[in-house]
Amino acid sequence: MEKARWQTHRVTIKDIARAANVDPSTVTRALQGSERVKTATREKIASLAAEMGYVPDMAARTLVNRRSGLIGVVIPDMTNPFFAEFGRGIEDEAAKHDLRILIIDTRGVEAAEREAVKLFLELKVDGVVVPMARGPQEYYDGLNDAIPLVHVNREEAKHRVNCDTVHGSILVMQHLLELGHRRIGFVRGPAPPGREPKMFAYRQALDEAGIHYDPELIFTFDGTLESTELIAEQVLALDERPTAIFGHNDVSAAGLIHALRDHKLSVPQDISVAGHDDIQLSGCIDPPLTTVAWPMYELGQQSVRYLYSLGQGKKPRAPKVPLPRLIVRESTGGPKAARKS
Amino acid sequence: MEKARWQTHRVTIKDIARAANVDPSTVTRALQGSERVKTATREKIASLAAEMGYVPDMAARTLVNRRSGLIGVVIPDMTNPFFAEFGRGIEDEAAKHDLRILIIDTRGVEAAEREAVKLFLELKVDGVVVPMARGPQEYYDGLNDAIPLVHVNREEAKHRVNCDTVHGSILVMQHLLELGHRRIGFVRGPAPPGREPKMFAYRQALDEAGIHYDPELIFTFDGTLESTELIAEQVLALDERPTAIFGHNDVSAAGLIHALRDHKLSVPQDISVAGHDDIQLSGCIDPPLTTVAWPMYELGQQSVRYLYSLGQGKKPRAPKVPLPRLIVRESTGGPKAARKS
DNA sequence: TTGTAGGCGTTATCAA
DNA sequence: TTGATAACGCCTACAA
Repeated sequence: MEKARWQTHRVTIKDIARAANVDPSTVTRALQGSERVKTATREKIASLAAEMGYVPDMAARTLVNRRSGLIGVVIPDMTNPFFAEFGRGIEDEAAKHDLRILIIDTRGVEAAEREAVKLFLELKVDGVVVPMARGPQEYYDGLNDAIPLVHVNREEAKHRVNCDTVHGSILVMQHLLELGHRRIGFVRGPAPPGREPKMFAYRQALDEAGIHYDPELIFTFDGTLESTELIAEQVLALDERPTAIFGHNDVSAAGLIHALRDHKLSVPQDISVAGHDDIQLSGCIDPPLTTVAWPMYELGQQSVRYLYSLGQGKKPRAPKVPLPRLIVRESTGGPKAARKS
Repeated sequence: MEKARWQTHRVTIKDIARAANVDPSTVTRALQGSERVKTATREKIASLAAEMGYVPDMAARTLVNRRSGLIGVVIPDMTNPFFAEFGRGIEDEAAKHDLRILIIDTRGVEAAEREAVKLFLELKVDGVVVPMARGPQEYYDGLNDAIPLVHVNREEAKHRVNCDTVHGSILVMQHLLELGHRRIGFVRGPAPPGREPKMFAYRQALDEAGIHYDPELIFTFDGTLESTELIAEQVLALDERPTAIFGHNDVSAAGLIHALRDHKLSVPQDISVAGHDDIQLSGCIDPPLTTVAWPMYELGQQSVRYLYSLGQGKKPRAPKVPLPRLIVRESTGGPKAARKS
């Protein structure tokens, strides 16, 4: 078996300096495009660097510059399509400031979230974005300005870019209430207890409509489709079934619809189901999903913009981002009883 | 506006050394858990480090160690659910070797792919995984062993972990042919020309079945759902429509099914649609999608394992991974004509 | 316009 | 068991 070999000695500015017959510091300046280098020298060095396959050593640079030019993004579940536009917003804004993006996926594991932040800290990134953080706020407070860190959607965070979750959820609830539903179920997601704005909105909407809160109508989605089947069974087992369900997100809603169908309930005829997130496939499932769309692109943009200001030593106020929008499609309709009457 | 401040001076081993009244080198040893440090000293230093909030400086470490303990993953589209299990496989295997994972999402942009590899190079990562690379092989060959780099699914790559794409696609085609389809459409994805194993399989299967290849039946998915609507229109406009379509992936298949329905064609009664990838929602859309599942977890695992061997100076052979599996659900059925007869 | 020198934080080696 | 030292690759004064 042939032995593979990695380049033992990477080309450094010293090598280039030797080849160009100048001092390493001149190479540095030349590579930075400094005016204080004779054009001829600069060009010579540039072509030499390219020829020799010079790759700057970020470690060395970061060490001396005390910054890396990197932004770390801690994503709870990168495959959640919800984050697609968010990523684009981050990238686009980062590009404007010559920052590069690194992503760590925590799969929703709280310990992994801390590990991620820790790694970014060690990497001396210029800033960290943590959307939908799972970890306790105390942990982040404990970081104590060790690094510019902005949360996305965390009311209690010092530095944050927020979208009005409650508003979006209220829109869904109002929609369902206006359709005539009185018995509405709610699917909780894997959020830290005490931090459930959707749940808060759910209860508030019920309150305002004068509807009694019934714990029987609260279900839990754990991120897997299996759990939506469980939810369907729980719904079926109820003496008095809900006529509508507000799902934690579109994946859970899609799973639930599918599971309900397996049990011969049709959506929205027998039961309405609304989701949250407006993922790419929301409009493709059958029936197309009523849901809430967030301005994810803007959230991404604003996060980096905020981070950048922080890095500049400013302390910007929490920026305003557009409100969530209700997207009414076909998975919601009037309740059976209401239609009958 | 209050001025935000970042810690000017991070705690270093020198600070700890001073506090513990020892030499920095002793701190290093202690922190490494070396046996060559008195237990008392070690413990004292450990608690001091924790107390003082010491965060190691990766830049300095990487500089002297000449390695970072990082693995870079270049993902073409992180929100493609296709990569969910892949990521898990990578993580799990990386954890075994004490490697940490960094992800860059290229959004399918070839230039971004190179930038990503470049950044990882600069970061001195221990290895790079590039699944479904878009860039030309010459680029990667040009890297010339600058770093351990393994491709996922790229036949022509020197270091690769492959899943038999052709096999999987043949399974779909055989399935459709066995159902009696003779006029089968194919949806191309955004792959570099000349590197289209699915297309290859499509044509080969047709050949073997003695069916003439008709360029009219080739459509193109560009990653957006809009393009699936276009495809539907193109299908509709055909004099002789296909009775089945093999879609590039599940997203395109789901979009296509939805679009066909908007045009009053039902699936699979009027036209069968098969996908590829078996994403989380494949079973939830209506009708549940016939598709191909890849052993993504294993692919992720094997990539890192391969990378690790490379790093050890070995040159492992391309590892064997399980074959793709055909998942028959309800989006495919016999052709209308066949059923009539 | 270019060179010299010192240091960024950490570690490995050698000496004590 | 611990300390001193040099080095990793790069950059920024400052000097020439």
